[in-house]
This record gives sequence, C-alpha cells and structure tokens, in this order.
Amino acid sequence: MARVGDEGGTAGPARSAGVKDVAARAGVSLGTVSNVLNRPDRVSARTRERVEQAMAELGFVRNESARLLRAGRSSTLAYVMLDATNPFFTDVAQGIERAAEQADLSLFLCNSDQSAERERVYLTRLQEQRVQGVLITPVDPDEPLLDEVVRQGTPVVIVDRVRDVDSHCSVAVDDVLGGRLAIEHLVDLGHQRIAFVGGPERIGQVRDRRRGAQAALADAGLPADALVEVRTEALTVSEGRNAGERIAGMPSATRPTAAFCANDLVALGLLQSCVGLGLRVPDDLAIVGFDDIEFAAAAAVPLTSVRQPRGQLGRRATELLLDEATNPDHRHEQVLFTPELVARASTRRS
Amino acid sequence: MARVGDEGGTAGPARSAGVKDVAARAGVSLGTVSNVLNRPDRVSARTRERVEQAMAELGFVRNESARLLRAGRSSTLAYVMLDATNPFFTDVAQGIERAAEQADLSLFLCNSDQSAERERVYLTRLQEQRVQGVLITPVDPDEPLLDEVVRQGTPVVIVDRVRDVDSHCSVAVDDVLGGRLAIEHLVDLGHQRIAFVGGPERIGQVRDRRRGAQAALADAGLPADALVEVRTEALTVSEGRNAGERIAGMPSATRPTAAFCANDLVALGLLQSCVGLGLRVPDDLAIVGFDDIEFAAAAAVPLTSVRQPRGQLGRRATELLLDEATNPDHRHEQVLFTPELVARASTRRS
DNA sequence: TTGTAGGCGTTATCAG
DNA sequence: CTGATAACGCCTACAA
Repeated sequence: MARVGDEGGTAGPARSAGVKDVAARAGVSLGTVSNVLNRPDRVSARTRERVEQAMAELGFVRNESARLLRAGRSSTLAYVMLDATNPFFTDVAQGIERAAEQADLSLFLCNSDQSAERERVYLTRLQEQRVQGVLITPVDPDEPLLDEVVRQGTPVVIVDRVRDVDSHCSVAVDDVLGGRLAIEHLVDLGHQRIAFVGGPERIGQVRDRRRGAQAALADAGLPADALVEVRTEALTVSEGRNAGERIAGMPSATRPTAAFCANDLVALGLLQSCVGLGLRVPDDLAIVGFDDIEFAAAAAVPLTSVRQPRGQLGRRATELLLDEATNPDHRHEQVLFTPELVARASTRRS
Repeated sequence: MARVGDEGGTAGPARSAGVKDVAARAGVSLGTVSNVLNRPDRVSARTRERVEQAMAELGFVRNESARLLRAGRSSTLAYVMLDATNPFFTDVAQGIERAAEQADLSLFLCNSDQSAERERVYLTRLQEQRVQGVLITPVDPDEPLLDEVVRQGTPVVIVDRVRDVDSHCSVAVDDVLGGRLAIEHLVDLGHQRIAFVGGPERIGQVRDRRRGAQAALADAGLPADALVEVRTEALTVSEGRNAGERIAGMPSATRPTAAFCANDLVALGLLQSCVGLGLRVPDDLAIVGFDDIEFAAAAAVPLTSVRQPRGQLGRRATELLLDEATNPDHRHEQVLFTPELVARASTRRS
C-alpha cells in the first residue's frame, strides 16, 4: 500500500507522516529523527534543523500510542470530578492543573456528574490509557473499582472524601470542624434555633457537617432540638430554593433565626428564595454556607461561609499522586485540612 | 524475562497481564481472547465465560495504546475550554458530554484558562493521541494551529466563537442580536443613559454585544453617547465589582440608570458592589447580564440576562464534529443560535 | 474454534 | 551520525 511523502512542498492533506517519512525527506536515518525528538543534544545543530524543517513540511505529528506502547506510562493525569458545574470542584481542578503543569504533566478532566456508572467508565478508560495517575472525587468512596485500579498499578488519590481504609492517599477538609465553626459563629451572634439544611444522608459531608453542628450546640449548652433539620434531595441551588420556601413558610414563632447550609449552592438558593419571599437577611434569617465559592462572596447579600482551601486541596492531592507514582517507598497519607469561617453580611449583627 | 500469570488465585499485584496471559490462563488461544474482547458473538457462551473469568482473576486491563496503534483513531473527544471556572462553559461542556455519551464516546475536558500557550499544548497532545475530534472555545479564533490540526486530519469544531473563514464548523450565538435585545429591553423601561460594561476589546463577544447595543440605541432614536463605556480588564466577577465602584462613584446627575454587562460574571460583581455601596437595584441602577448562568437567576436580586442555549450549543457542536469525523462528504457549517432575553428583578419596573 | 504470522509507529541498542 | 533490528501489546487474517 502506498504511503505518504510524495507530492511536493504544497502541503497536501497527507495521511499522517511518520518518523520514517521525515527521515526520508530530511535525508537522514530514522534513528537520527528519533534522536531529534528525544535527545536533541546528541544531534548536530545543522542536521537537527534539517529534520525539524522536514517535520514542519510534512506536518509530522508524533503518534502517542506508539510512543506509549514502548514507554509503558503516559505523562498525563486525570481528575474525575463529581460535578463539573459546581464551582467548588472547578477550583479544586485548577489547583490540580497548576501543580500538574509544574511537573510537566497534562491534566484531563472527566465529569462523572454524580453517576457511579459514568465514573466507572472513566476509570476504566483511564486505566486502559495507562495514565500516570488518577485524582478522583468519587460518587462513593467505597467503590470497589478504586481498589482494583490501584492494584493494577495506577495510583489513585481521593479528593475531598476520606476512606477509613488506607489503600489510597486522600486529601480532604475537616468537615466536622467546619460544622462546628459555623454553629459557634451563629451561637456567638445569639441564635438559639438554627436550621441545618442539607441532604441526602448518603453524602458523607452532610453527615459530618451536621455532626460538627450538633457537637457545637451541645458544647454551648443548647438542647439537641435547637438544630432543626431541613432536608434536601441534593446539594443544588434549586434544592436550596425549595428549602427556603419551607423555612419561609414556618410560623415566625417557631421559625429558626439562622440556617446552616451543607454547601454554598444550597445556601445561595436559600438566600434567593427567602429574600424573594420577603425575609430579610440577616435580620429575619442569618445564613451560613460551606465551601466559600466565589459566588458566595459575590451574592448581593454576601454570604458567610466555611472556607475550604480549594486550590490547596488540589495541589496537595497532586503532590501525593506524583509521590506515589514515582517514589518506590511511598506511604499512603490522609491529609486533612482545616477549614476557616469567613464572616460576611449574611450573618452580620444588625 | 519472566512474565506474569503464575501465583494462584490470590490476586498478587501482578505487573499487568496481557491477552496472551489471559489465553494461557483460560486455556484457549489468543485469537479467542481477542474475539471475546471485540466480537463476543463469535465465541461460545461457555468459553467466553472462562475467558472473562481469567481476565477478572488476572486483573486484565486492555492496553489502549496498542489497540489504538492498529485502529488509528481513538474513541474519545475533547473539549478545550476557555475557562473551566465560568459556569457558562461548564454548561456547554455538559451538553457536549451528553451528546458524546449517546455516540458512545468519552469526553475529556481540557482547560486552557485563557492561555494561548496552554491551549497549544493541549491541542498538540490531543492530536498526538489521535482523538476523534476536538471541540474548542479558543483564546483566539485565528490561532493558526487550529488549521494545522484539521489539516493533519483531526476534526475541529469551534464553540461560541466564529471565524470568517470556513475551514471549520462553528457553533455560536448571535451576539449582536443579544446586545440588541438587552438594550431594547432597557429602552422599553424608559432608560436613556445606559452603561456598557465589558472588555477587553480583543474579545469578539465584547465587540459584537456592544455593536448590537449601539444599533438598538440608534434604532430607538437615542444619541450614540447614551451608551456610556465602562471598560473592564476581563470578564470576571472581580472586574465587575471594580466597574461597580466606578459607576457608583459617578455623580448621580450623570450616572447611568442602567448597565448592560458583557457577561453574567461581570454583572454579578457589579450587582454586588452597587448594592454594597447603597445603590438600589433596579431603582437606582437596572442591570442586564449575558449568558444566563444559573447563578444569575439565583442572585438575591435575580438578574435579567440574555440567555444563550448553553446545552444546545454543546450538543449541536458535537453533532457537527461527529459528522465531520464520519461523513466523507461533510460540509462545514456555521451555526448561529438566537439568544433570548430573560427578564428578572434586576430590571423590574418599580 | 485454534495457532501463527505480520504489522501498527516509536524507541532503544548495537556495531559500524 | 548511520542502518538494521528487536521490542511494546493488540488485532486481523489465514489456513488448519
């Protein structure tokens, strides 16, 4: 079968030129081309130029598959995100990207969009592509495929979740402490009846943040029923709105004077619907969110929130991943960052 | 050199088993394993099970590089995003993802983060990986590498930008019309002095949206200086805040009564700082954004915005890409969607 | 169904 | 620097 490399300089839509086409065109040996590509120093400047010119003329594009087939492992990382439309995760992704770039690795983002099935598909593909490593915020940290993947030799770091077992590195934030901070802040402001807005129960964060909230209430000497449960089906803006309607609908005598939301999306939805229904924030209802996404600060009533070091999370996770990928006596590590309360107008004392 | 496949069922951390290991373990021929993988119907149910079990036991993971080396083209798409932290683009990405999934293709997201350099790196890598095709919202639609990539045989569709030349398919929204809609709405409400908030100039959208705004003003019989330029350095929330401070600082006699922002991020920042500085929205300043991201509707003063069909953009772009990748007599197409004004409280007549 | 052979494009090695 | 050659792991085809 005919190959490429004929038709003069008038760059025809050639069907992919290979190293040997380049060699032929430059009038050098195949090995030399390879050297230009991989050890440019071993080749005289003049021949190198000739080769490079030939590459340009032919529109040579390295075939990564072939390269990889020999090399064994690619130089890309992947982050399998739980929800690409949640700014929290895109900020984490940005932290990862920066760290990856420094290590001269490319990052591919994959969006599982909360689907365990899609998550599995991505994990499998990434494995098949022999990526250097995978960062993931899993739908379920106990997903067995995660262990499978490491067993087959692809490092995996879990981001923003923790696992009891230490088969992976993980990087997360102390959610229990975060819950504490939120409630302590509200109690300091004099609130004695506080809604906890979040769900579903299966999300570990929701449980932990509530746990911290309960502990803080107890420490403050308030009864357990000072925390009013307002359940959501998901941690989304629209569920937040929904919860807001329920809260606004309560008789003002029993209505909580403050709400602690399991994340900022919920808090923003809540804020919107409460304001829309005539509640004043923070006077009638103080609101605390969680994550401190950029839109929390940018709300028309800027939102008090528990800040997670989003970029840091990504950066540290990447460091752990790279260590696992390159350091033969790597030890798994569970990093826990400390959250921080950022007070804004949504809880301002009036 | 010794290979794998010994040590009993107790899944040791084997160093990657290949098809022939599987064949040996299952006691079948290599060809049969390959058939199980690629044409399961050609193999009896019983042998197939045996093979599948062997795969499971050995933790066999297909080597995509080898597969690809033969196949020529992978079954993944990539979307090179301009800014992964802008919800507009993540919504577009979601549309792409859905369409890709239907076609049984995986999608990798790459974030150029407005850097032409990073964009180039990604494009090159994707080409090297022989992806089926690339969707991209480019930093600069005239980037020559884009043409290079198509010439080498990788289909490219441009998303949310247009190019004069028709060397690619593209999908975008009529920004000039969008600008018109925004201004017509404000003029209908009686505004006669309107700020246009956006920049930098090099962004095509900014120019087009302003152009539409100017045209609408002219049609309404208002003088050109009814549109007050408020420049930003970027289309971000913080630049929006900045612009807000400048507007709020104007003497109320000459201050515009309304602002049309080049996107929602700017609008949200503007909204926040104006409210913070004591301006009432919409009474003292009406605000219109562009994109209609979810957070626009969720603002405490819900934002009027020019909606782009974000998911549709992604979906249509993917369809074009697939056509280009598979249909031999594909014709490039420039799709232009029609935007739509969504009126909310930030322009409500008081 | 079985074996086996050849090739995908790149890299590495080794003697000249 | 050349030229030749052997991997890398998988897929297809072909003859049994």
